[in-house]
Amino acid sequence: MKKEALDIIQKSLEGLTATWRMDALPDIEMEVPKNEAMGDIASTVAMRLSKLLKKAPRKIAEEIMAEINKKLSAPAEEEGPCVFDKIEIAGPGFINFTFTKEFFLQELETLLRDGHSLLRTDMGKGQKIQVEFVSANPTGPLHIGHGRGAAVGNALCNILKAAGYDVQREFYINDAGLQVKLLGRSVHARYQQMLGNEVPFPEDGYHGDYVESVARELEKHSGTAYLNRSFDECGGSITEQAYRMMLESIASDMKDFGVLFDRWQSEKELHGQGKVEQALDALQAKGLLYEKDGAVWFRSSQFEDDKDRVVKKQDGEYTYFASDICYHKDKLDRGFDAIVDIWGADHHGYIPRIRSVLEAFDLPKDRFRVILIQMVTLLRHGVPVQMSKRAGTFITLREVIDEVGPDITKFIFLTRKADSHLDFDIDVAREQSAENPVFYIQYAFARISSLFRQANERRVFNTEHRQLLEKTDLTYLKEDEEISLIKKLLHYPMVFEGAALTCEPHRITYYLQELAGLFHAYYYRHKIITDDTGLTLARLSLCRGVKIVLEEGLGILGVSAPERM
RNA sequence: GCGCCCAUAGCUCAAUUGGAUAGAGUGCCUGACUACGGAUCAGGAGGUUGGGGGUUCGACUCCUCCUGGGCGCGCCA
Repeated sequence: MKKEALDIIQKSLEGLTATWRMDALPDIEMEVPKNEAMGDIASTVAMRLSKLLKKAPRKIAEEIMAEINKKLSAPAEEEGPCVFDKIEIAGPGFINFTFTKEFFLQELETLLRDGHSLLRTDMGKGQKIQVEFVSANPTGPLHIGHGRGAAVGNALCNILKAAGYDVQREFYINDAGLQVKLLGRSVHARYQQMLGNEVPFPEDGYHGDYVESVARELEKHSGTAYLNRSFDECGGSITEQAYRMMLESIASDMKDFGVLFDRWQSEKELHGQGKVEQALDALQAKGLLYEKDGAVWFRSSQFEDDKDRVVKKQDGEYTYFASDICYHKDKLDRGFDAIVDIWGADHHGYIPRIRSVLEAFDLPKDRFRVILIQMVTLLRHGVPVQMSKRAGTFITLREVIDEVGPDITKFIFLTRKADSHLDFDIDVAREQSAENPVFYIQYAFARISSLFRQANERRVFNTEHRQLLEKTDLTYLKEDEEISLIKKLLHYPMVFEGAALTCEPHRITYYLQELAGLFHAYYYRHKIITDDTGLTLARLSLCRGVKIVLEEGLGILGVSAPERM
């Protein structure tokens, strides 16, 4: 749909570049007008050229129109139905295209024949792209904020993959720092206390119930082996075990949430392999490190950052930033063409320094992108639940999944732009009612599935996909609702392209709600399975089209498409 | 104090990267089941896009100032 209009404009512009004395063609943007009366797709190219050509946009549009008419009146090279019903200039200089019904039916047929492959693109051209997300400290269970990051990251990876990128999903484990040690201390103290040795609890220790669970596990495995022994004596082993358990629980949470990673990268391992030093050496070789006040600094202010950053402290220890330098260099060394980091919004201050690192290692600016995930406020009985990881008062992702299910949870996380606050009302999410938009979409899918069951059971139609296609005459589709529904289906590739370009999965969420809405309205107003076999087959085919797109979209979001509910 | 993000219908949020008359859901009001799944559908009310100024053919979108919120600003991780 976009392609046809784009082609004709492009060809017309080619004929005009000489008279306009232009070297190159401008980017031609196409958009779907809000109002159906303004046609099916519109180009703003005349307005955009106005500044450049110093001419009124309408005048430019008229010149383009004249050229278009010339092309269209030329004898058609290919056979087939007429594509354009009308093309007209409107408003300040829009060129509006209205397609013929025959064209829409032909496009629907293509969708039915090619199915999902038509809904994907090759924008990425096989480029390797890495998406790092969740990357939680293994010092406690995942909370709801991690869940949002996981849902967005997962959907984004699905989008990029469908857009032709070679995607790698990675979880970075911050296991090298003091936080993990603090977990070990906390578990050590709880373990002692549990067995009657009243040691004080670490000042900044983790207070969550899970620390006691870990201590109990420890006792199950090792009995009283660590009792009455100081942290200095046995802390290493305890920390290691506690860390393993946390990591396993995180991995199983992700698995049950339906989010899988290709790779888990340990920070500690990077240190162990000497890669941190190597990364710093590489910066040194570029003359980007210097010593001051007994510490080693990175000249990040030469790039995007407002000041230089310490990478090696006075005491000789590396900073966390040094690990990050190393990690991002490692990503580049692994041959990725582009890198996406998904972080909590509270880390936004780190963007300039990481950007600096990647620039220092010669990654072009536009090949790195940070998606910020804004905070989630959990509401229970309409009241925000305060959360603190240290104090141990927080709702875990596990609890939410168990309570409302992974599909709904994921979907709700994807109903907002990533970078805006999200209220997660757990009572609404639990209600399996109309208030819950997931059901609205899934219900449309289940309804269509039910139609096909009905058709197979009650009638003699063979609705097996290929046979349905062969027997169907789509020209039976004449109702306004049917044409609107077809148009909506054909919008999907544009919505998808937009989502991929901007890395915004929520666009697909909104689209699916609109599509489901049109379907429900159509279904309510028109009977699908009627006594008229030709009409029934055509309508079932349209439903099949809706089903294909719903399935594709839900799949991208990581939400299931149930045949029955 | 400096920097980043946000402010849109009563509430929660969209708005095709600067496009035409700013849209959904929910809530409220009114209607539709002898129905292929009513977990649905139709209609109504609801707005000076926080405020002022600017940029241009055109601004919710970009610039600037103000107001009000969130988050950052460590040789912590």
